[in-house]
Amino acid sequence: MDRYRGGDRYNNPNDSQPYRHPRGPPPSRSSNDSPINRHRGGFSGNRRPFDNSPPRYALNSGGGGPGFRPVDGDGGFRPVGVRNARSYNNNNNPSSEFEVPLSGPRFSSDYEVPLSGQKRPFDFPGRGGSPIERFGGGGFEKRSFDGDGYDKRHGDGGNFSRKQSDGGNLAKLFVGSVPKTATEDDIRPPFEEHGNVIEVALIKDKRTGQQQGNTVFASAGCCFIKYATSEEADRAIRALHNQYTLPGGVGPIQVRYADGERERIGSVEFKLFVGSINKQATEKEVEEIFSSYGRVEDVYLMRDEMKQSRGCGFVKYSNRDVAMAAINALNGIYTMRGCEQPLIVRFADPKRPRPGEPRGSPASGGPGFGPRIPSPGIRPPNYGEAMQAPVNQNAWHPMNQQGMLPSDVSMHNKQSSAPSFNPSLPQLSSGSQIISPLNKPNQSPQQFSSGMAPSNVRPSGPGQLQAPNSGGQTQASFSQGFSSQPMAGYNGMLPPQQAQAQAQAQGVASSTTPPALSNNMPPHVLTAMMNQYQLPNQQQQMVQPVHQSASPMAQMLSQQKQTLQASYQSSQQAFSQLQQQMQLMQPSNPSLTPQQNLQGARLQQSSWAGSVPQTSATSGGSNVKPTDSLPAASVAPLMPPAGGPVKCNWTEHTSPDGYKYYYNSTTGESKWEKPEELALFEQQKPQEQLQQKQQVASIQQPHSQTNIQSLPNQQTQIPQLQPQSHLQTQMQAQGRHPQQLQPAVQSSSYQNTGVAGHQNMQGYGYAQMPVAGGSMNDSARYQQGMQGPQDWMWKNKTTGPGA
DNA sequence: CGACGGGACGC
DNA sequence: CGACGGGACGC
Repeated sequence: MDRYRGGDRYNNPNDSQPYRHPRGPPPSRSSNDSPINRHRGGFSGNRRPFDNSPPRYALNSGGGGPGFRPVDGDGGFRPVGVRNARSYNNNNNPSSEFEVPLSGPRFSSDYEVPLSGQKRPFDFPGRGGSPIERFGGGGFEKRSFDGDGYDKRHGDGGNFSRKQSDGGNLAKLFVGSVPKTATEDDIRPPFEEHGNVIEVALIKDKRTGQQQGNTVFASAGCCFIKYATSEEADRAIRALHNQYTLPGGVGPIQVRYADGERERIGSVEFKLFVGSINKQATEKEVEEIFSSYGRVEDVYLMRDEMKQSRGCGFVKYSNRDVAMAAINALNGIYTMRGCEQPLIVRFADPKRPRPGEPRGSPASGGPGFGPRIPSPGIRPPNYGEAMQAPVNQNAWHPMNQQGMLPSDVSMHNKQSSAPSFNPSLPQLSSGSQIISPLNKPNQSPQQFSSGMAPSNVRPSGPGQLQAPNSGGQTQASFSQGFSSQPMAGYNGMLPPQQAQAQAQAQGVASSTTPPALSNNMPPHVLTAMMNQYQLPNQQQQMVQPVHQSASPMAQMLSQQKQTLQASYQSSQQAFSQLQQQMQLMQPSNPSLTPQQNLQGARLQQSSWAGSVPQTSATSGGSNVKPTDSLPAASVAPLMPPAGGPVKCNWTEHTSPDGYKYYYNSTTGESKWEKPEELALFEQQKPQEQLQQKQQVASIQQPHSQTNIQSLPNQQTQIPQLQPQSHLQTQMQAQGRHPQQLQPAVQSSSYQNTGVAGHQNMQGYGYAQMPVAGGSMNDSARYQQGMQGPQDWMWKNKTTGPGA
């Protein structure tokens, strides 16, 4: 979650000045907490490494600056050495530095429980031998422990073959920003707090010498940490990433799965690209905005050489629904204070392979190697498709439902027969996710954690918003089938009030009763709400409010919406919806062309309903709920129907760079290496591909049949998307009503959103730029909004998978 | 099982 | 309008 480099590295100098801390120092939190090694802040914290739910930023992230709490009184001066000492001191008793991790109570209590409790790979925790001994012993330098660990483990896993158990279960983390002077003893302790560290592997500079000790501050080294379980690894990541500074370190360590680990473990993350971020904003602020929709796993702001923000970055979630909810609620809607443009929020493109890195060429289909590229990112490759399948509002909801209804359970159990988007689902699911954030995005973590709205917060602040904060609960409700971690964590973070809100929200969701509206609500929230409550049958265009809605609430919402939405925002929303659709889609037949994939998606969907995609046994996909795909509509340009049986959720795509990559529509995972599944799948069904021409019927073929059975019906059921037309509609609408909407919206949004949470900040850094003639720029904005899509299309076309 | 350099789309 | 930091597998 909140892993930012403590104020030091990341925050620009500017931060300290202008921007920083509008909010002022957080309430109490931290007298002890040093920005560094924050996770250790309180002892309580230590004890419960698992509960990291509460936001752990150093509140001062922005403010490491002056006036801030120097790291424990260091007062700004932080000689490395000192810091080290301190960091450890903070953590535990100095003396126990080493012992702690392994020492009894803490270790056992924290871990076992949460963990699988049942099996503890190592028995050593409780037992006498302290790691120290081991360390000290022979291999103080390193791996002395390894052997031990492994052996023990083997013992445990008796049932399994050693190799399997080890290799299969171990979760390897990559740790960056490790001072070259760091030793295993420095590194192990913090990690031991979150699990049994099986191994610590320091990497020596491979090329240059091999020693680690380059005096230079510069590049730090790195190391690998192995845990027996991914749970432990996850905890460590959450607790330490960008939050813990090793002795001698210049900045917090970066902790993440080693390349290929995520895929291997089946962990997926959903990365969003976020544009139009105020350049003065810090990671923390961005997180605050995005945390309204679910736990933010990481925030990375792009910066230039000077560490100045480039105004864009990446936000990671571990749950797709949450990611989509964020897109829905923020993209084109939420404007950071001081910004003229609303945030651009979309699934990120796969990280572009870098020269030296990729071991195997990206393009290679070779199933072979370990994935070097970890980023299971997130992006549906099917841009073209998406575009084509724009958002039909009607369709949209249904889609969401399915897509969002994550749980396999729901799909399997409930609607196994037909995915028809039935009445029952709509509001619930769609609403849940999307909308939820009734909290102000701006809401600051502190509020959450403290549970009380600081007086300094402005009246209309978050606290005021009693609106159901559906975010948390919603997700919880619908994310069962999913990884489960996200929501839980999220809920945990909620303060009492929030919790209540959630409860309300839930009630709402289930009852379909709209939550109370508040004038204070930020536009994006309102929009979200509106969306949530939109009736399925309505043909609401983003721009056109849904007056027709039957329910009064709906009407209210629509009105509000009308008022709030800006013309260009609408286009952006459409845009985001498209994205979502893409996400939802489940392209199935890998070899199909994009268009074909579209078809495939449909099929898939249907197949889905019928039998769940076991196919997704794929990497990590298994736990993930299958999402349904939205059938894309047909866009003028193309449309070969085709359907391939859907069996594999992986599809091949070509990135803008010309590299081929593979995307799993079910898990949202994307990788450069061709998944074995896909390869197998292709082998199995070479012919089907050829048959694509509108042979939906053909789908009924034997092998594919099971999956596809209900196809026909479903198709019908599936809302037909009207891609471009929809966009056009919106566009037109924009042209017509822009002015009307803009002004009001802007002002309100500005105040409510930008100002709300960060009220205090106004005077400081961000320049407040009230949107003056919003309408004036409509066209330009509009353009922008469209640009994205266009770009996608462009990319897609030029780089069709076929190539 | 490949493996350098240096430069890096187009709008 | 901004697209991935910076390090990456020793034994």
